[in-house]
Amino acid sequence: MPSTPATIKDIARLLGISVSTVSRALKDHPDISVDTKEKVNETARKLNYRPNALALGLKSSKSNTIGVIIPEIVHFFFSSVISGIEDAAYEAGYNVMVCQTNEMYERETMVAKALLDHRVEGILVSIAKTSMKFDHLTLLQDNGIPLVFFDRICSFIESDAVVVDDYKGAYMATEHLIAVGCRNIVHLAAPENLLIGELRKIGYCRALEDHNLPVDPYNIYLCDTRERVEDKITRILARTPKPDGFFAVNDTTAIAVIQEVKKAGFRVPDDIAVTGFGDGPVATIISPTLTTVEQNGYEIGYEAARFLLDRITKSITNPAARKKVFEPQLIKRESTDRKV
Amino acid sequence: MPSTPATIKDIARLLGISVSTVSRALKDHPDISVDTKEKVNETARKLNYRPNALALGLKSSKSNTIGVIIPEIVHFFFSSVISGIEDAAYEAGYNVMVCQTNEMYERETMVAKALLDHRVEGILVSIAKTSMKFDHLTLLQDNGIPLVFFDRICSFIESDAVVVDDYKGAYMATEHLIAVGCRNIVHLAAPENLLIGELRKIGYCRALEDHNLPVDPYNIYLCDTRERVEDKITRILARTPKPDGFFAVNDTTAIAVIQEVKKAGFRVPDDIAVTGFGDGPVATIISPTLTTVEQNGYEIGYEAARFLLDRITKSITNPAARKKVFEPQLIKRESTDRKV
DNA sequence: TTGTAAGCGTTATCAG
DNA sequence: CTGATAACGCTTACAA
Repeated sequence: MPSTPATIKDIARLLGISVSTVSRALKDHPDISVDTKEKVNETARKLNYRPNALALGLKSSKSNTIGVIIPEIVHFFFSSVISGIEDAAYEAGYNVMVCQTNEMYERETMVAKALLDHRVEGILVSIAKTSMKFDHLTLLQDNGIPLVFFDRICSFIESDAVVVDDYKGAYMATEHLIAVGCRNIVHLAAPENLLIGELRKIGYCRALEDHNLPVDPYNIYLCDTRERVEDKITRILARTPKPDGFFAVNDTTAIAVIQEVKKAGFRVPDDIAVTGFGDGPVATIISPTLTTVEQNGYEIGYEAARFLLDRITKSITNPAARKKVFEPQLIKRESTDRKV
Repeated sequence: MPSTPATIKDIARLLGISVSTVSRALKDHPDISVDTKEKVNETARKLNYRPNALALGLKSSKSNTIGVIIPEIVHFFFSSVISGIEDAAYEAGYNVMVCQTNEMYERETMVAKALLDHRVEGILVSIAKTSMKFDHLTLLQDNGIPLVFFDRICSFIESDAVVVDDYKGAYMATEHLIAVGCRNIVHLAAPENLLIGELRKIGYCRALEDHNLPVDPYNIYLCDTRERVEDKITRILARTPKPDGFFAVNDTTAIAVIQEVKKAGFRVPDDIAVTGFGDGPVATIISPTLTTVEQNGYEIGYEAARFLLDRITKSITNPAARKKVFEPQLIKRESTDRKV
């Protein structure tokens, strides 16, 4: 019962043979006699021998690990993404190192370096809300580490990316509000430095324009968390004309709106209809259930990891950045279910 | 713009000095002249030098990484735990390797080995529902890797553990149901091989006994997911006497019950009161809001990581297993809010 | 103050 | 068929 893992040396010593023979036997090299192989494998099993991934990585410059940089794991979307990433990595025999930034630029730079230190073979990134500089990411690329962005992509860096069509999803959500009769639709937006925030806002604006509704900048609020909703809702509902629809940039925000709107004495969807973005499990728990855009976290994660693994294993050598855009789907539920 | 990370060799060559000098200069060794140090640090910066963690790990047998084995990341509780773990690890300068088992024993054994291969310095574990054998975990211990269990602990292995007091939480939840007038309380339980399932069941039973209510084994169902609730609820509600209270082993199940019970035409809490376990964000989104036991995922993760790091850094040499039991708190909400 | 060399665990090259 | 040996990047006696 060793308190430290066995090495090929241990096996070699025990058998009175050389480490190179052990090494070869272990990987079924044709040169080695069946007899030796059997003996080696047996003692290996007996000692619970497991190859040291650090030594392998050092030797081959391949750590067999990919990194993930993610804002916050405690969101359904992001944890779904991680699930997808893990499954893809697992299938390919890769390990995953997950790092949260907690939406902090400073922490994002730190984990990027930590991942570099560990010589991960590639990194999947969704940038923090507060990230405006990206040297830490180009640093990775300069060190030969391929990057794949997902969801929160960085437009300043040329790299693979996997996203849902945010523009289109927002357009659909807004158009649907118009279709059920909303004429004064508020958009609760994410920061503009996030491309997804920008794109969803544009989708919202375009849908209004295409339906000959005015785009009122005062109807657009930077408001992407429950706290901000609680902070601003009274002011928003006090406006004239009163809003009759909300397109929120994510489900959390949409749900906070529903709760606050109900609390304020309005009916959802009859007085005010609401759409969100993401389709997390909460969407069917809130009452009324939430109309929202499906975001396919698992698939995004899986595909992003596939992109990365393709680059790593060089099965794709084309240096041009690839982009996968998932077709969004609007899931219609009660929060917009009213007769026109 | 190198496509491969710089090494101390590169620095040494560039400066015409030896690698050992570089190594020492980089770590501010007193023997090295200020002049050399400056030169070394400058070129290190210029080359974006970062120490190779694999080489360091190999040399020192310290990977600076801890592992996490977790059933499914897409649950609020588990992702909160990971957040706590990451923060603690981050503070201590450690990296985290997260592995999901998707509740599968086979995958649990695989990731345990992968973590061993990577020579993580310790592992935090919450076992899968289907795990009945634990050789893969004792294997880790035999290799000198300290284990800390959290939430889903394994009673067959002597090791540190961090949990919430499941027995007490269940007792409180059940007693509260009794207090608001329930007399025929159903328990939706987790598998008994999970200690948490067992303990919560016992807490439920004991609360009934202490209040002179009969413990009817037919009132206990193995039912810990939404799907199972949907599958069984009709049969359960058809029993006579009709259940007037549910204590569900987790929030997801509790919420499914509320939704199904309402769908069946009963009022919650007036006809049927419901309590859950976990206090995830869904608890305040469902209507009526859910009375549930707070589970403190973040704190559990943080403390578990602290336990592990204490062992790793040998600041604790006491071999005896330590156990931290969080005091549960019952969060009373609408789903049990009725006058007696 | 700096350099040389050994070693962490493994594999590959080159000799037997 | 098997065994030395060097090398991966780094640290650390031991020399100089």
